[in-house]
Amino acid sequence: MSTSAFPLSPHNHQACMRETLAEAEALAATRGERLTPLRRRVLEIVLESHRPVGAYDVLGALARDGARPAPPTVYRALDFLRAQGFVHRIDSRNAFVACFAPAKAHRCHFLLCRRCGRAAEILDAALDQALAETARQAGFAAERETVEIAGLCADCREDASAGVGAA
Amino acid sequence: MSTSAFPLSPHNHQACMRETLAEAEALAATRGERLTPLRRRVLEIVLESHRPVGAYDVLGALARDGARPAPPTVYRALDFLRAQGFVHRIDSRNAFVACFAPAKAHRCHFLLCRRCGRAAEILDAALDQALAETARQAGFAAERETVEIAGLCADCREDASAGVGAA
DNA sequence: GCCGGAATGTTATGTTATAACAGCATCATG
DNA sequence: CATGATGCTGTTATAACATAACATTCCGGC
Repeated sequence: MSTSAFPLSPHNHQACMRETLAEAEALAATRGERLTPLRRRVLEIVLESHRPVGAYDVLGALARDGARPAPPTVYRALDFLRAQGFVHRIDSRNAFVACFAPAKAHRCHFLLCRRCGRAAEILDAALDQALAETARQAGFAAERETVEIAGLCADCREDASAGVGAA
Repeated sequence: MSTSAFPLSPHNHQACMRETLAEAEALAATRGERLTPLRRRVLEIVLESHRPVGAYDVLGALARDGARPAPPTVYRALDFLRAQGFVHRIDSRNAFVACFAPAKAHRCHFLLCRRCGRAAEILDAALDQALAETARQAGFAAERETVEIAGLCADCREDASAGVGAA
C-alpha cells in the first residue's frame, strides 16, 4: 500500500533491464555517442540490480566473463555512462547505480535502504524547488547536487515490524 | 549584499575558532565525554579553515607537530568528533569539516564552493520539510541524510564576473 | 598499589581511484 | 589504398582513503 519510489519487489527485472538497455542504446545513437561492447557490458552489470555496486564489483564481474581488465578500464566506462546519465554515483557509498529513466532529464536524488540495499531515484518537484530556493537565498549558483537519504524502505519497515512481533 | 550562509570573507577567524573550541569543550564536559589533547588538536586542525580537510591532511598536520600517528589514530579522533557533532563528513569529497554551531541540533546540509573551497552549513526549515515530505510519500523511514550542493558561492560569483569583464 | 575501561599506538592490509603512456581500431580524406 | 586524426582500450604503477587486529598506556576508582 506504499507509494514507493522503489520498484515492486517481485517485478520482472529481465524486462526492466532489457528496456532500459534499449533506451540507453537509442539515446547513445541519437547523440552520436558510442555504446561500445565494453560500455554496454558494464551498463548491463550495473543494471543487474537496483542496488549500488562498487567499481571493483564491476571489475569482478568482468573478470568472471573472462576479460581481466584493470581498474582504469572500469572507471572510464563508468565515467562515460555517467556522462550519458545512464549511471549515477552514490557518493555516500562510493558506488554506482543504474538509471532506469535515462531519457528523462532529472536531478539525482536517492533513497537508500540500509536493509535491502536498494536505491530509489526520487523525482520530487517540491524537493527540487526547496533545494533551488535554499541556494538562491544564499546567493549560491548550484551546479551539482548530492542528495541521498538513507533509512528503511516501506517494504523493509513492514518486514521489520512483522519480525518483531505484533503487526 | 548576499544573505550568504558562508562566513564573511575577512572575518576574525582566530576568534571564530576559539569560540567554537570553547563551545565544544563545554559540550563535551556537559556530556561527560573526554575531549583529550589529541581529539582537541584534531578539532583545532579541522577548525583552521571553513574548508573540508581530508583525514590524511589532518595526519600531515599532526606530523608537523612532531607526533607521527598512524591513520587509525586520526580516524578514531574524527569518529569521536563526528559522534559529538563537532565535525561533519562531506561524502562527495571524502573529507571533514568543522561544525561552527555544535550546540544546535541540526541536520547536516552543505553548500560547497568549487572556487574558494569553502563549505557552508545550511539551516533551512523549508528544505528539511521538503526532505521529510519526500521520504514520507515513499513510505521511507529516513535515518540519515547527505545533502551537498556544489557550485559557486556569492563571493566567487562576483569575483568571476568581475574577472570576465563588465561588472 | 591494583584493577578495569577507555584512549592511543602499531602493524598490516583492504578498498577506492587516477596518472601516464602504449597499442589498436575506426573512419574521413587525399 | 595510404595516411593521419581521433577516440577507445590495455597496462603498469601508484595515489588516496579507510579499517582490522592486537599491543600498550593512561587514568580514575577502589
